[in-house]
Amino acid sequence: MSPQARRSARRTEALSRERIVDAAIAVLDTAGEGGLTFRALSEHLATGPGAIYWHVANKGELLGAATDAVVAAALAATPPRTAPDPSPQERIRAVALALFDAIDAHPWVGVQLSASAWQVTTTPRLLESTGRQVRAMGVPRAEWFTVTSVLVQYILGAAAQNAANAQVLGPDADRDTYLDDVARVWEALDPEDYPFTRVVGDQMRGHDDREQFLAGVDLFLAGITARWPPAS
Amino acid sequence: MSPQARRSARRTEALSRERIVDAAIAVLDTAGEGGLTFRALSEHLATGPGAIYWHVANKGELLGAATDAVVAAALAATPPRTAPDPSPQERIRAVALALFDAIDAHPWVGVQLSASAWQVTTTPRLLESTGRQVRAMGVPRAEWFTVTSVLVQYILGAAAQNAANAQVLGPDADRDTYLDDVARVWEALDPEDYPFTRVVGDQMRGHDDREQFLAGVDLFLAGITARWPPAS
DNA sequence: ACACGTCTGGAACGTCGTTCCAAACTTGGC
DNA sequence: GCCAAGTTTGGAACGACGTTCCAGACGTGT
Repeated sequence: MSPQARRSARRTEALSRERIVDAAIAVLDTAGEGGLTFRALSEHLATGPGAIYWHVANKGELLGAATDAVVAAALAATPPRTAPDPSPQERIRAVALALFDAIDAHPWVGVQLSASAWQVTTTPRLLESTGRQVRAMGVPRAEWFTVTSVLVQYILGAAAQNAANAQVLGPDADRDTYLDDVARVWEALDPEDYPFTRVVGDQMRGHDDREQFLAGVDLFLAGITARWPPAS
Repeated sequence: MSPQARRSARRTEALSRERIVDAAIAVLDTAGEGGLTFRALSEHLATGPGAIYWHVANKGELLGAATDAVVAAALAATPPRTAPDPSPQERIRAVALALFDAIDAHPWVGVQLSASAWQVTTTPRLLESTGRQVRAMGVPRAEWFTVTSVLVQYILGAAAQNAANAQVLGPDADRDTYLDDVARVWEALDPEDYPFTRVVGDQMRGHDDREQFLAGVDLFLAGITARWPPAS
């Protein structure tokens, strides 16, 4: 019996940074943001907490690595449903939706991306994916950084807030009931101080988060084309 | 000597939810997000941790109350520098800047606002302040909720990310040096994979976060007027 | 076979959020 | 003006966390 085989008998496989990050993603997805513990992760990997620290510096680095893995996977999976020769706008919508869905599936990614500083590996990925389309839309070179940054900030911020909202009600709770409760609270506000919120409360009842997110992206794109009309 | 006076001798003043929230804001501002501890707060208030729990349910509620207090103060302080009869766009810019500056001064507010779910008290404040201007801009009634939500999401998301970025470098560190370091990393990326990010790295060097944030707001407003032109 | 660097994992430390409870204080009825 | 009931206080204690430490198991070159 080879040494590897004997070791495999002790534990399914050798520890590695990649295996740890994968396990961390699994724990985060099932137990939520607060569920990621070095003890829980140890159990998941059939080892002790100390062993993990040989491959990962601390919890922050682990969270960052997990976030980067999810973002990279989301951006790499090119949606096959786009047109054969998509416009820059269509491409931006596709990137935005890919991120939205990824954050919706892994809500802890949203917190990490919007709360922590821009990471060395993740930020260039996002900037590159959206920036190329900004460039293709005819935005003058001097504005590339500003426009792209703003777009990425909206995408991450809106997706993070949606994920946070979706998380307060468990997977079992009824979304319509929840929205109705909030709308009722809004409609009961003081008419003097909250005339707008009262009226708008009813519009919240049936709304779709994904559509609203896409509407925001479209509003942004409309602003870009209004400011820098295509030469055509 | 009255009982109140004797109590005042023991501790400067009686405990109350408001005093606790104020102390929490002070601790958060000086020690940062991780510095808010029930023990540190106890010391600040010259009491024990148990006493605080009589007025506040848990740490989350305390953070929410502190966030709401800061947002309410920011929105209540009407900026005096606006024109005598400001346009809806100017009003939105003022609200957005007030929130940006508040989050810049209290970075922990950004994390709280974008990471946690919309709070019962804070969200109506924000919706009302921006929604009235959206209505005044001539957006059709059916789109009020969507447009206002998107606008608020951008404002909160962008401000939170700026605050997070500003926090990684301490108050003493040099911002230009930091930006230069990041730009250098970007410019050293693989030309095959990151052509856009490499080019755009230099634009990051001198950029101003506040201006970039305002440019995003303006882009949004441009999108709104492009989609629903004013009847004039 | 032996020694050395790599990797493991259980024990232990300090700190956190939170709970508990005895004592101090306030209040209302006599 | 006093005493019982209720309110508020704050120190001690509990369990869980992130992290460190280190004795030993493992792999590898001589």
